[in-house]
Amino acid sequence: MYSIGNLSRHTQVKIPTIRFYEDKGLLPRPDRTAGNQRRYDDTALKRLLFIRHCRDLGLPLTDVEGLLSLEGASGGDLNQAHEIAERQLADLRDRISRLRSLEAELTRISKACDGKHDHVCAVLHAFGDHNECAGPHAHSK
Amino acid sequence: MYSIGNLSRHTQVKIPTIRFYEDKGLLPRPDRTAGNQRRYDDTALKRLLFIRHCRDLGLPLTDVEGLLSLEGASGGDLNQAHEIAERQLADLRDRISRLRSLEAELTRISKACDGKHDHVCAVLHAFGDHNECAGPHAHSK
DNA sequence: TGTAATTCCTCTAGTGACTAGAGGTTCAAG
DNA sequence: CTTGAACCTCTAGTCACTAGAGGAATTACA
Ligand SMILES: [Zn+2]
Ligand SMILES: [Zn+2]
Ligand SMILES: [Zn+2]
Ligand SMILES: [Zn+2]
Repeated sequence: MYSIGNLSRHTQVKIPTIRFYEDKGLLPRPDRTAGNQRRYDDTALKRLLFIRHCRDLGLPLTDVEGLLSLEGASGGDLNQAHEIAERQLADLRDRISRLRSLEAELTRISKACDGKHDHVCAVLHAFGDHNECAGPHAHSK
Repeated sequence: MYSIGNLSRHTQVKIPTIRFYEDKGLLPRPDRTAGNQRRYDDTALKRLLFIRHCRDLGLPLTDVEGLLSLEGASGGDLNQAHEIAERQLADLRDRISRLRSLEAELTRISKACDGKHDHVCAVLHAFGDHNECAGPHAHSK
């Protein structure tokens, strides 16, 4: 049996986060001591490690919830796991391509100024002026 | 003079967001009509476009604020604009490299399952097990 | 001038995924 | 049995907005 602090140390998930997951229903309410403190078993440990790894992979909690509900499922239901993986991958690729075009734009902006700063700074100007940009950009995360 | 709706149309910034920027001090409080409605001039329009472009480039509002305070500055103070640009660029590159390693990992996970789903799904399993992963990952945004 | 449609006002609360802190209780070691 | 660490609940704060309620002002048209 693990106290919440021990569980935290084993999983690298911070204590308030563990309680937050419990509130959200991602972790079942654990047993308590006579003094009302939480005690976890290995099942809870595994479940929390699962959540943590999904989060590290960038999945939102709603998807983590979906995957957790698939534990013990079989047959076609398991295709939902594939869907989640592919959706996340597509999202990731989209984000990467947007971030790369932002990188190009910011590189240009960074180099724009000669550093003399007599009256103006070309970097400052470029930050405000989209006309100098190569293409559109919507950052979104 | 623009009403808030007109300003919104000219800048593609949503009305509640304009009011939010005013609350945050990024936009000065505009004049009001006798009936208490906001009226903006071209200076406000330009300032809002500046903010919007910075946001599109991914700058947090604190940096936008810093850049706005540099308008009209000269000399060494303008180096702060360069610092902001380079910090943002470094942050961007860091994010891209982390997202790319995530992409590799998710690609592997996606391909892990043969789709038979007799009893288990290898995708679902891979989501929970970091031992199969090539390296560490901390997603963070 | 009347009236109806549109736009505007303030205020509160919600998003996602936590994090920080206050004020108090329980546990474990010596 | 005492001390100090770890635990409890609850509230509020983070970032950058977004949505909605309930009401007032403006604009367009007849
Ligand atoms: Zn410069
Ligand atoms: Zn641009
Ligand atoms: Zn599968
Ligand atoms: Zn992993």
